[in-house]
Amino acid sequence: MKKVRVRFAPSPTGYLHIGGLRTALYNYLFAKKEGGVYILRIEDTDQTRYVEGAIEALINSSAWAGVVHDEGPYIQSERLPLYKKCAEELIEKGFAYYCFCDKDRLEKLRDDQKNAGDTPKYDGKCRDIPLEEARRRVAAGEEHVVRLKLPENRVIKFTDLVKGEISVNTDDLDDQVLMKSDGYPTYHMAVVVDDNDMGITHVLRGDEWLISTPKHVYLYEAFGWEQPVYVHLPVILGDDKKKLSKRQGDVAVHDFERKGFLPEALVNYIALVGWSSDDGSEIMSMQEMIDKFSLDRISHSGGVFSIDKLRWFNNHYIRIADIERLYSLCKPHFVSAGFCTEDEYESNKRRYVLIIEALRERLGALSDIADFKDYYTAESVSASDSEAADIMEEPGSKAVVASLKKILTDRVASGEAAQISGDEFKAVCKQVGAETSQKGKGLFMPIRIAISGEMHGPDLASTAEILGARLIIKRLESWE
RNA sequence: GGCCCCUUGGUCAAGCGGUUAAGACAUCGCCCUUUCACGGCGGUAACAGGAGUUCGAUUCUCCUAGGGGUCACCA
Repeated sequence: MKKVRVRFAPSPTGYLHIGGLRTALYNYLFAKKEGGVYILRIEDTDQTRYVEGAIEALINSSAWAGVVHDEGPYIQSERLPLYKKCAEELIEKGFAYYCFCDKDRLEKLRDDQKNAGDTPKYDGKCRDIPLEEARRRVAAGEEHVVRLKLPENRVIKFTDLVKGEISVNTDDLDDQVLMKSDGYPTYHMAVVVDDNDMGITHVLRGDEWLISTPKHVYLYEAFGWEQPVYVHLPVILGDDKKKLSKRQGDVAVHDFERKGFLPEALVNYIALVGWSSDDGSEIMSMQEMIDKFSLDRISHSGGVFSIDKLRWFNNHYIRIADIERLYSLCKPHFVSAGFCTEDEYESNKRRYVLIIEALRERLGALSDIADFKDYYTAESVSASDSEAADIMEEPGSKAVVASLKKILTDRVASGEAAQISGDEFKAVCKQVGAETSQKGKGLFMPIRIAISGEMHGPDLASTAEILGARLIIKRLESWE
């Protein structure tokens, strides 16, 4: 059995997005599972679409997600001589031909065909120009491209590992341009030349390539090369069931990083849109996914990307994350939410660690921290809804608030520290309960609302420890 | 429009001729908890439709419908 070699081959036209990450991930998982090699190749054959810094962004996002290539990156624009040589070989063998049609003619041709209700297709004008003549014109500097010379009415078959056997008639295909007039290869030319040259054994790529695979298969035949195993991955869809795109919100991997999604959560979740393990596991580390990965469990149909489920995974990983790691990851979120400056964050480490500990069980993303800004920093509070307001109107509640305020005020007045520990606060609550004969919800709900204005929120004892007695008293006063 | 692919609950999905049709997210309810959560238990909810093949179809075949992809000197 030949050693597995796979590749992820993005074009540097922007940032790595969710769909690209999953394609990369599946390639990576498969390579690791099979003890093979995962290669990164940059398909930059369209000079007009190149985006500065895109290659670095692609690599950084992948690395963040834990998908690291073993070989490469290979850059296609640095391999032009190879494609040129291969194109000439094709022409020599009669599998391709020079075409001198200009873009205006082709455009008009397409329009006419469309208007006539036909499928746009090259009409073969240059197909039969004698090679000698064509070469003369090329030598004379005439602008040209190289086109694939597809045989007529031939059925090309190939087997896709997830879609099964696919067959397409060459009459439904076009004489695809292989080499552009600027000397760069098109995707179709570059993929097969490179996949062959790099010894790629399995091609795992997006669904959108399924239709053009027959052309690639034909090229392998023309060159006399052994074709790889094809695996076309189902698309990732947005909520509207359309292909996931910018329109539906963030799709760049970097956006998820910025919002406070942990890489292990994103990777774990994304692996499950389009693939499932045979034992039904959902929470999996990268290593577990590698161990369980198999191509025959890839879905046939597209899947909707569910931000809710991603948040659930993320919450799981936030809960089990090391606190030091969270402390450092949460910094930008506290700062941008207006909790503190960077310096304050560093010098009040204990305070922020306490907040993180209290919040980690309810965060779907680290950026949710912003939702708790008022909870932890407001000077005064008021009932967040009518239900809370009603509870505060009850006599029992008023007694609880009064008692709590007195105990806390006395405590501060007697010279005790305004700092109050969670255990001390619990003791205070117990005392309030004894003085007012309230217990359970009747005791804690008024306290909770009086302190935060809300009926739901983080644990009270830790909240009190974070706020301190003075701020609590201040908030209690806002109910008078 | 031509060609190709896809179709199990709201979502991800298991299932690969005979099952009470898994599980997860979401949702609802109960229990636990002197608060909020966590957690535990349970509920609602699906084989797109129609013909076949078969003793028997979610599973195999065909048709219809719906969805997606693709028809560039873009990948």
